[in-house]
Amino acid sequence: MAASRPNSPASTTTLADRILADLTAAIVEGDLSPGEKLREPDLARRFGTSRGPLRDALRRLESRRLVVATPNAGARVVSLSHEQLLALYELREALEGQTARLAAERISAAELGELERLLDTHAAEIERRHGREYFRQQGDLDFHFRIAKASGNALLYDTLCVDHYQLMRLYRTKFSNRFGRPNRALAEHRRVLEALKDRDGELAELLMRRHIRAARDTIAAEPPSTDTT
Amino acid sequence: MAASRPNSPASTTTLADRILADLTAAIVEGDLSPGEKLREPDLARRFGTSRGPLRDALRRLESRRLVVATPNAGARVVSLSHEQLLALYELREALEGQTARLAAERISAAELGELERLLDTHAAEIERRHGREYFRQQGDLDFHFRIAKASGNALLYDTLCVDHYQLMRLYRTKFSNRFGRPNRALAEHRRVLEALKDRDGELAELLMRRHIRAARDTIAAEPPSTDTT
DNA sequence: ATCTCAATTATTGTTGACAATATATAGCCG
DNA sequence: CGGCTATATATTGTCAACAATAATTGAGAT
Repeated sequence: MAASRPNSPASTTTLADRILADLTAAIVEGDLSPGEKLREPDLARRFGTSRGPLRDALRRLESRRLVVATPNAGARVVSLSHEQLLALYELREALEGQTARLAAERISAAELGELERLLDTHAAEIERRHGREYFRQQGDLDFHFRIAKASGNALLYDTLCVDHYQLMRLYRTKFSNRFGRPNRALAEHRRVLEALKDRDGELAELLMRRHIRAARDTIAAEPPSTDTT
Repeated sequence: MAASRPNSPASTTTLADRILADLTAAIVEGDLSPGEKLREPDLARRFGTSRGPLRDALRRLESRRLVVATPNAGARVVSLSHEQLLALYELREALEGQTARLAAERISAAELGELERLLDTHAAEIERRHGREYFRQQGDLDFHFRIAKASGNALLYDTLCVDHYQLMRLYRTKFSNRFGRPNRALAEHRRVLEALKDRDGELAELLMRRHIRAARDTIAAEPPSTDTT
């Protein structure tokens, strides 16, 4: 149940792998807009391959929920409705609450130290605002993912950080960074870390769930924007 | 984010769909054993198709975690280690806790009635033991899945009942039905249902999590059996 | 006899052509 | 002029052959 093989030496990369990475980047970076039709011949030409590996990549994107496909009708870039986005946060709340609870029992001293340093970095980043928000977001997810790793549950980690990672990235750009949020989020992170240090799984879960629900609430308050579903 | 299209009239079924269903059945029913190598030419011949749709089906099975594949080395039927099986229950605990919590807020009166009747059926089934255990298990999952449906969160439902359904079925056969478990499990179900009726999300989550943790504990107490990972 | 290495075999990755289905266009009828 | 049907086009589904990689077998040396 390995997420990816970062350390296997002869990690032979297949064509479908490369297309998967490129297509994912194209979607998350907005090069392909939500709802856009994904025509196989076009994409195959674009990536310089045949349709075989491309279809393979599309299937994997489908399982990561970045693409929705209907038989004989083709694939489209995902376009979450307001409700679906809120549902994503409800899923995160469940998964990340559990990772926090388990991490409190299993995290190592070294990992705790790394988390501490990470949050210090974030604090500095917020201080001198010019630091592009992009990095802050990336770092924010880092915090969440390291806790998932520290949960010692590879299945939870994969479900969260592999299957739903890019989808979260895609729909995060627009919402986070509301005015007070960055600093409040940092404070919430700090409290989660304290609970982890205290080995208090119950509290860590509670705080993590509140943290994610807070993010959800800011979205729930948003105007539903133009909804393509 | 539809799981499957049960009611679309012209639901054109592709070849890969059929293979996916057949292969899934073969794995879950033990026709293909855990860890067994899945050779594409063999399987293609077996299902009377070419390798194209077969590879497609294999990719989807991979995303449902029933198959593990490594590039250039082929695919095998999943074989969960003792730890991985426990991890699966930790995932369920998180997901189903959340479905119970949300269902308490959103379930309809009609759905509550159906759940009640379902549990009565289970009670009768346990009473006259000759009822094959198979049906009991199926029914047990039914209870959990109806709650997932009633949570009103399609993403949670899919993650639980589509992505991990067959994997749970596969590794359930061997463990549940320990001596007192069926009756205890039924009692636990009843208490969850009571919480749902009371619209007490907090309690429903707590009870559901305990229920799943109880199942996990019986497994944790098992001998790790012969572990192929 | 055992280990190493090379050649062979088998299996997966990739490609382009063909078939089946869905979408778009144009003509017809009301 | 609007809606519907039939044709035409484009796109997805399927197939069989080819290329590249991994697994296996056998020979040779120590």
